[in-house]
Amino acid sequence: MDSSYPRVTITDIANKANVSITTVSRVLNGSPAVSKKTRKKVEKIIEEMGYIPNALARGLVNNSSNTIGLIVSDITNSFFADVIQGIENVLSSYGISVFLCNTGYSREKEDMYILQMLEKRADGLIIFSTYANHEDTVKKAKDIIPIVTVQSSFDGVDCINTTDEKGAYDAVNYLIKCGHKHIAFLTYDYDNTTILDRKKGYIKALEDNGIPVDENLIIASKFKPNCGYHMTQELLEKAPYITAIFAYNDQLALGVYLYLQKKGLRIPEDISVIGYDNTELATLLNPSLTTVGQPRKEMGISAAELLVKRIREQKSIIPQTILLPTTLIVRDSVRKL
Amino acid sequence: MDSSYPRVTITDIANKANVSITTVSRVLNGSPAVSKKTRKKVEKIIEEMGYIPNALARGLVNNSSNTIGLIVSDITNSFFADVIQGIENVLSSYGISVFLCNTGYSREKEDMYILQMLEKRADGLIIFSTYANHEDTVKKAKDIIPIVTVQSSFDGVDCINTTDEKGAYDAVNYLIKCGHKHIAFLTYDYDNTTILDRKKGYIKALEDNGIPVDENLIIASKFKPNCGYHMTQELLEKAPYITAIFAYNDQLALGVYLYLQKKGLRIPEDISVIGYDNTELATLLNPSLTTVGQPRKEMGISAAELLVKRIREQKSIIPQTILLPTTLIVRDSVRKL
DNA sequence: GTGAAAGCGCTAACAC
DNA sequence: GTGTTAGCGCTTTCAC
Repeated sequence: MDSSYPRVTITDIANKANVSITTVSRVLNGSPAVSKKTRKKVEKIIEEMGYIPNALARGLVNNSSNTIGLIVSDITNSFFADVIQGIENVLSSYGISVFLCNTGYSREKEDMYILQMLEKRADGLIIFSTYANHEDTVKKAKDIIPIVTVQSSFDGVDCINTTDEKGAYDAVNYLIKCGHKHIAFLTYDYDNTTILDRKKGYIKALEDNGIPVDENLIIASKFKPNCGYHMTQELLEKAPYITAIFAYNDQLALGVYLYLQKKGLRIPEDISVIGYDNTELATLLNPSLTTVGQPRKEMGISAAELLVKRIREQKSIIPQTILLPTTLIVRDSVRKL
Repeated sequence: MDSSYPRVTITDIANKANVSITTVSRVLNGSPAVSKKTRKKVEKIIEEMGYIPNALARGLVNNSSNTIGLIVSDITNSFFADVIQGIENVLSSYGISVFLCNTGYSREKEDMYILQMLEKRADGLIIFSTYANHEDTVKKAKDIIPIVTVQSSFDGVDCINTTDEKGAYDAVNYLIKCGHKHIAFLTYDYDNTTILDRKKGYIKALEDNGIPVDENLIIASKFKPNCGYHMTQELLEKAPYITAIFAYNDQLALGVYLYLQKKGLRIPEDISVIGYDNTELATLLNPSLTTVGQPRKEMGISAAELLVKRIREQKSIIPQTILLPTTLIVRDSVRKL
C-alpha cells in the first residue's frame, strides 16, 4: 500500500526558513501578501529541499482534485484516439489531469469506473459511450459533478456531437446525384443515437429524391471482426442489382472492398462505395474511399472546453448540445452513372 | 476551484448510526473486528445516505493514491493504443486508476507531466518515450516511485521491450533466403534504441550472409506525413536495382506501396516489401504485407504487472529488462527469386 | 467489539 | 506581512 513517499512537507520548509507554514503556503500559491525577501528565502529552501506539493492534501481542503475522468469504450479505436488527443491538449493547458477509463464496451466496467471517479473526487467527467442510455450510474454522477458526453446523449447532460444525419444524407444524396438508385446501407444493429441518425439521413435522402426505401438494402449486424465482408456477401445475395453501397463507417467499407475484390467486382466501375469517419484507411484503400469526415480533434477540444466551463461555473445550468459539422470527402470510390 | 461536492462523510454515517467514525472506517475496510449487527446497521446507512468514500483523504493518510501515471508520446499511434489497452486491463483489475499523460513527443510536456504525477502522488509510472534519454526528470522521479519503461531504456529502470534486433534480422534473413541480395532499409533518423536495434538486425543479417552493406540502400528520415513515399522515391533514384525493401514499420511500408503503385511497379513481382509492427494495415493492403509482429497487448500487461509488483515490494531491487518475442508474419508481399 | 484522539499535508479565516 | 489555529475526511494507535 504505502509506496514510500518520504517527502518534504511545507512544515519542513517552514522550519528551515523560520517562517510559519502559512507563509510557505502563500509563497506556493503566489499570494502577494509576502515580502519579497521572505519569498526569496522560502523559494530557495523549497528548491533546495526538493519539495513537491501534495495534491492529495490540497485536493482535500480545496474540495477539488484538478482531475477529470475520461470514460471511453475503446481506446484502440482511432476515432476515439483523435478525440482524446483534442481533450488532452486542452486539459493539459489548464493543468487538469485526466484519468483514463477504458470500458471495453462493458457496462459493468463503465459503472465501476464512474464510481471510482467519484471516489477520486474527479471534478468532472467526459463520457463516450458507444452503447446508449446506461442511465442509472450516469444519473447519479451528474448530480454530483459536471458531465460532458461525446457522441451519446443522456437527458440533462451536455453533449458534443456531429451532424450525423446530415452527414449520411449528404453521402447518399451525392450517390443519387451521381445517378445511383439502388443504394444499400450497411450498418450496426444497436440502439444508439449515432447509428440511428445515420440511418435517418440515409432514408431521408432517398425519400427526398423520390426513391422508395427497400428494406432488403439495409443490412444491420452486431460488431464482429470482418463483418463488413459478410454483410456485403449477404447483401449481394439478396440484392445483386445494387450499384452503390453506403457503409456506416470506413471499417465496414473496408469489408466491402475485400468482398468485392474477392468476387472480382471492381470499385467504382461495378459498385460505388462510400464510407464514414474519414479514417486513415480511406486514403489508403485503392481506390481511395469517398467518405464523410468529422472534425475529431475539435470534438475533443469542444468537449474539454465545455467541461472546464461547467466545472468553473456554478451548477444547474441548462445543458447544451453542440453539433459539429460533417463534410463529404469525395475521392475515387464513386462512379457517375 | 471548488467543484461543490457536498458529500456525506464517515462522520455523518457515524452520527446517524450512533457509532464512532472508527467503526464506520472498519466497516468500510472490511475489518473483522466489528460485530455482525453493527456492520449491518452501518452498511445500511452507508447505502441509504449514498456515501462515497473520499479517495483524496484516504490517499493522504495511507500515503498512496492507488493511481499510476502513464506517459505516452502519442496516443493516436495504434501501437501504443494496443499496449495501453493491456496496461489498462491489468490495472483496472487491481483497482488502480491511470492518469493519461500524452506528451505529443514534447520533452517539456513530458517533464511537466512527470512532475504533475509526483504531485498527485502517483504510486508509479509507466513511460513510453519514443525519444530517448531525457534523463533528468526521470532520474528524479525514479528515486521517488517505481517506474517501468516500455520500448525505451533508462539506466536503473525496469523495462519491457521486444527483441527488435532479432525481429529485423529475421525479416531480412527471410528476404535473403528468398534469394534477395539488394535489400533496402527505410528507417527514421532518430537516436532511439528501437530504431538502432532494427538497424543492427538489418546489418547483421546481411553480414551473416556475406552480403556487403551498401549505405545507399539505407534511407533515414525524420517523421513526416507520407515520408515512406518520398523515401522510396529517393531510394529508387539512387538504387533502381534493388529487389526488396525492408521498412522500419508498416506505415512506411504503406508509403512504399503507394509510390510503387504510382510508378506501375508490382509487389511482389517487381519489388518485395516487408514491414514491421503487424498493424491492421498489414492485412488491409493489397497484397497483404509480410511484417514483423510484437505481442503488443502482452507488453502492456507485463509492464503493468511489473509496476504493480514494484509498488508492492520495497524499493531498491535490481531493475530488470523483459524482452518479449517478435514474430515474422509471412503474407503476400515477398517473392521468391 | 468499540471509541477517543492524533495526525496525514495542506488552505483559509482571523488575529496581530 | 506574518503567524495561530481549525479543519478538510480519513486511518490508526491505544485504551477500555
